[in-house]
Amino acid sequence: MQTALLNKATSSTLPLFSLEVPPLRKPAEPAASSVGSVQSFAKDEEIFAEGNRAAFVYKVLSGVVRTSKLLSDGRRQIDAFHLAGDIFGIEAGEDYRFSAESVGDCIIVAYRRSHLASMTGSDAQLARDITMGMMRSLIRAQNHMLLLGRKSALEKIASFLLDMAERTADEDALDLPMSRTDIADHLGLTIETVSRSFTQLERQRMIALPSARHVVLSNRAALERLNA
Amino acid sequence: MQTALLNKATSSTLPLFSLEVPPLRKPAEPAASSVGSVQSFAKDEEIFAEGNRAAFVYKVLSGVVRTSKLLSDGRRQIDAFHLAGDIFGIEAGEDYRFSAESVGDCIIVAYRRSHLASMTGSDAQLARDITMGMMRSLIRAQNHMLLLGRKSALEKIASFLLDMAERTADEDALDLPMSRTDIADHLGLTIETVSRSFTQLERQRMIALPSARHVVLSNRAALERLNA
DNA sequence: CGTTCACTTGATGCCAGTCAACTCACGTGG
DNA sequence: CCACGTGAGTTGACTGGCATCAAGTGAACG
Repeated sequence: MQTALLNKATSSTLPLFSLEVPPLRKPAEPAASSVGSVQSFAKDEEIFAEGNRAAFVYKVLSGVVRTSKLLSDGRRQIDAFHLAGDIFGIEAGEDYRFSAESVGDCIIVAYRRSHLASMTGSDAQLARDITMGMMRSLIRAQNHMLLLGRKSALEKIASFLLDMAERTADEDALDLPMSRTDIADHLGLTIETVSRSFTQLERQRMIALPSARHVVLSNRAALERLNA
Repeated sequence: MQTALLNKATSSTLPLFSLEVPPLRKPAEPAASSVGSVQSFAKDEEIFAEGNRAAFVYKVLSGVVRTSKLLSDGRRQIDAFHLAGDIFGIEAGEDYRFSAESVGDCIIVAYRRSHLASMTGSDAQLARDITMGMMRSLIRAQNHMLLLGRKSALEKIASFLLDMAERTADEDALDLPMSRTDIADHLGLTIETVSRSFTQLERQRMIALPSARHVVLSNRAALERLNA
């Protein structure tokens, strides 16, 4: 892991409880406010672990981060994948309630949480960004609970692909940065079922799989029908 | 549904990003700041529907509220049950992304969201309460995703009972305010599986069921072992 | 005293998990 | 350059947990 410093970068301006959620993707501009520590991680490095003291709030600059929880018998649930621009590591208590790891190489900014407690004036912008980040996390969590609790394997994969496509530049083709294992743990499935579902969608001409990690959405309408 | 007005009530004081989450249960003191509209609902009344304009943020004064989402084929997922003191209906966008109904008779306060946009000074307290409410929702959502994605039926019921017990006055006996259907939709199960799991826990002497809605946790250690 | 609704219990089936073998891409060293 | 090892992904056979379908129980209420 490498570290650097980042000062006084910019951010879009959002009212605290604005009615409109901004575009929210693509603008992966550096950071929000004064003094964030920029760090880079290689594949599968730990950013923080469940139970660690939650001293920082993070923002992804590039790459992908997964946050996950473990059951004592090793079963894992990935809460979310965080792409460029996403904020993660927001905690109410003093410890992290999940762990975070890089999925591939990635660069992130860390904001010391103690700085947030006394924010006013220009720094308030960061607080607003973080509030928005929290709201987005909550929205994603609520949608994800519906997926986990009530969708079939095929529906889960379809939702996941549509979601990932929406969050990346190209709407109809995407490179999955994460492994089948990560996808399985995100969707509450096993890697075998993930694999079988991909194959099935391919056979039904809804997607094409030029390689395992490259997906083309060849029939978006059909996928959206699966999505509910 | 009945409505009344509530002015200038009090609330506990919390720093915006304090390290400590306060007791958070039991103190179901009226409300937070100036002008909330107090409303009462009978069993199974709609408080708001998915897609409604999100004009208010709500706080439960007494009773229980469920928030849920529907798939087009009718499958339902209950995001959460909200007990006295809980805040619900926080939205980033302009519409509610889930619907809310009373589980039994209940009383709630509604805060007009437009008032929150321009809050300063004394009103800032309400914003902090709402931020805390959002953080708690997020924590609950993250825990619930692990439950939905990775726990067995028996583990789900055990977790649910321990969670409900923790949130109510008596730690070892509880009256469930919601139906088996509601529990099933919360845990991603069917009512039959919920019922069978209750019976199985009873046969294994972990709980006693003097009646369907009254549960005694007779072997809390065993339940916690199931919880992971 | 019968109807109703919530809940329980039983029989059966299916979707996804488990266990296991196989393919393929990639990297490493002889 | 090729043999070999390794790890990710795929596929197949089988199993099992939970859903589905269906019937039964019991408390509340008119």
